[in-house]
Amino acid sequence: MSSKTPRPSDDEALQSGRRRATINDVARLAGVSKKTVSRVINRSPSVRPETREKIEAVIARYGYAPDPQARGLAFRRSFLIGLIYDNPNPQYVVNMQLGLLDGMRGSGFELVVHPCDRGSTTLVPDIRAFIERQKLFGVVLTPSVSEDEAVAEMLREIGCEYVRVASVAVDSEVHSIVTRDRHGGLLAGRHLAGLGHRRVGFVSGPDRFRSSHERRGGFEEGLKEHGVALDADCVAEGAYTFESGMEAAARLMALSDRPTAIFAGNDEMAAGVLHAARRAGLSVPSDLSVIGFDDFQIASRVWPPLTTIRAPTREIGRLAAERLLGVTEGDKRDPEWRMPSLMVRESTAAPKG
Amino acid sequence: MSSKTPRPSDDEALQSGRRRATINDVARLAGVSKKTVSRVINRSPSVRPETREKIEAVIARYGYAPDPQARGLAFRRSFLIGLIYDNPNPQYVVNMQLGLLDGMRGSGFELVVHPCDRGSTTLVPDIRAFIERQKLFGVVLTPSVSEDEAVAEMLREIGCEYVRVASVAVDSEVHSIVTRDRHGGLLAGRHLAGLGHRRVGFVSGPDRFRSSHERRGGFEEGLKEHGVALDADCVAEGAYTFESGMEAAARLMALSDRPTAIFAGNDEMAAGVLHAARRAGLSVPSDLSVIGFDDFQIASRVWPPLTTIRAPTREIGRLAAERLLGVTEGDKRDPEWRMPSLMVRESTAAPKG
DNA sequence: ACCGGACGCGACACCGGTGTCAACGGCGGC
DNA sequence: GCCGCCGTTGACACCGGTGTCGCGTCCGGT
Repeated sequence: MSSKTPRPSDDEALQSGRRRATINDVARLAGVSKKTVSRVINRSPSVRPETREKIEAVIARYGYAPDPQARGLAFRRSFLIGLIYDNPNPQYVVNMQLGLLDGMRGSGFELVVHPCDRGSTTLVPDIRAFIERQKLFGVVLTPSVSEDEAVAEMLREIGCEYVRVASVAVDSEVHSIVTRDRHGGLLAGRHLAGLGHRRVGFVSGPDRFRSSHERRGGFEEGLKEHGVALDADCVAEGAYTFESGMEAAARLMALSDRPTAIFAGNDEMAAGVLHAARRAGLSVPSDLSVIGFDDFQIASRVWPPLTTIRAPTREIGRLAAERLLGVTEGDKRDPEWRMPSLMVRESTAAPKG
Repeated sequence: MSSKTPRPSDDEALQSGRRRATINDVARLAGVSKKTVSRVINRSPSVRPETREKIEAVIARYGYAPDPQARGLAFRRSFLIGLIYDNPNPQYVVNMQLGLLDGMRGSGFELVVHPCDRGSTTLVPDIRAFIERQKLFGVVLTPSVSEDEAVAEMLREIGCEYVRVASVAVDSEVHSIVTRDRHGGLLAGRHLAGLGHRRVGFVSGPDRFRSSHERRGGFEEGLKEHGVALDADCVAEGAYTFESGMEAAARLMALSDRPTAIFAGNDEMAAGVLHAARRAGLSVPSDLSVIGFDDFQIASRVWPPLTTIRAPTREIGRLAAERLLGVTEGDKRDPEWRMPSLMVRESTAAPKG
């Protein structure tokens, strides 16, 4: 009964739900100090069971929920998680957000989004300001910012928890979720070589993306299982965009001995390959097989529906959030990983003749 | 000099940037009380210019930024804006987010995302909990939650600022940004009728979406300008999804006197129409013209590239955020609006014969 | 010269929580 | 029976800002 008694009207408001309960209300109604209520909220072990139950009853009765702002002020951190991304693909972003929210559900945390431009000279200070201003609890980084060491170093320096989503394990000092892009590439290689393709092309993502190399490396592995090699002149670099996929495919198609199948680094570029093939008068899959990567909506919207590698983005997002919130037990440092899988549709077939 | 003097080590930390400046630091260094610093931060007019400048100099010198948590605690509201949406289209969501962030840039506010399910029985309490927990400054609603009166009423009841993004002005008691979907429909109607189509089809969005009716209404208007009417049996309802577009188109194509052109309520459904046409052995645009709505990426990825109506989603988002933050002057109640525009690509042409 | 009011500013309480530390009662060890 | 320790609890300061109110000063009006 330590807190000053509020006017009766205040209590009425509380009863009727017109006013949200505060820790003082709970303390008064439970006949304890607010510090003890705080202990219950924070699961402190040094509270007698009867006391705890009494307080929990009041909390349930009045639907009390602690104010994250006040708690954050005292804790010197907020109950917000940031998603820092520079991947321009809307579906990737949305799937990742949904996954993160899956992993955060019921935790009382909220998700704050922060797109950024990795080319910007103020990238690091911008992100830093974003984090410090709202005193974020932690952040999730997705490719390609997740591959930026300057950003990672700054995060370590300011002591901000972070999880990196990457195509390959980054380092062991940090939480990371890896998508095993290499395995996806392998599935693509196996699939095409398995269909009988001997001369195949690869439309790569930008050189600076780890995923480009992983996908290519896996692809070559998959081909090799069937004794097929990826010729250097059958590789064209794109930028993970539709247009760049079109241009890269045009280059491959102009080859004197053109490939009978093309693996594009993502679905966007694969859609570009389809357009280029059409403009070149080739029909897919009879003249050219095409396979993509991601299995975003676009893959099933184009014609013919794309055979592609599905990456479990949403699930990855969930894992990332759980990691950050420490929901999962055990050594938090081990990178977690998820396998992509092959989705066979109508854009791949055995080569003619 | 009212604040207690901190240990010298603290000041060193401040100097070197290892410690963020607080309002007390600024007050001490400027030789004023923290209340006066607070006045400067909040642009209170009752501060003498010299005092203001002195304080602003210290703020600039130490890069002081007020803590949103503490400010929020005192103000009883946070510096967060919520985006509440149920539109499952990733591109819409991302464009809207980008637009909102455009409008929030430099304001010190952050964006918290909250997807929801309008079919859920706990929709209203869920949203309410979301807002009250973080004491959101305000929220932006997009279709179709923006059309939900129960949600709007709850927002009014708890006194939460909100902006509704809608296809038509909702009411005058609230900020709203309207997209003028009707005008988009009109452009589509004009375009098809102008090309010479006399028998046209419409694949509608779900009946419960305002936009479905607006787009159809505008479409009929545009047709009528050229003396063309939309036959009732040439209208098929879809669900704004790819699959539903395919099914609806199949129904229209089965008509004895099938339409020579189809306007689909959005690009997703238009892509479905393209697939249905292909499965039916019709080629676009020579046998069938198709026009979509949104101009999302998919429109230029499909074959043939879709003629469509571009909705300025990102700009709409920017306006919504500016509205919410009160950046724009004048009577905040007038609905703001933006016009869609016609993007002509390769999926429409004059009918044969 | 005197009064009233506007202006500029600071002391102090408060927002709703948490950290620190000390007080209290019960217990086992001597 | 006394001491010290542990388990449990509360008083109080504090996190970093804002609201309220009152004080001193400067001004014009009479």
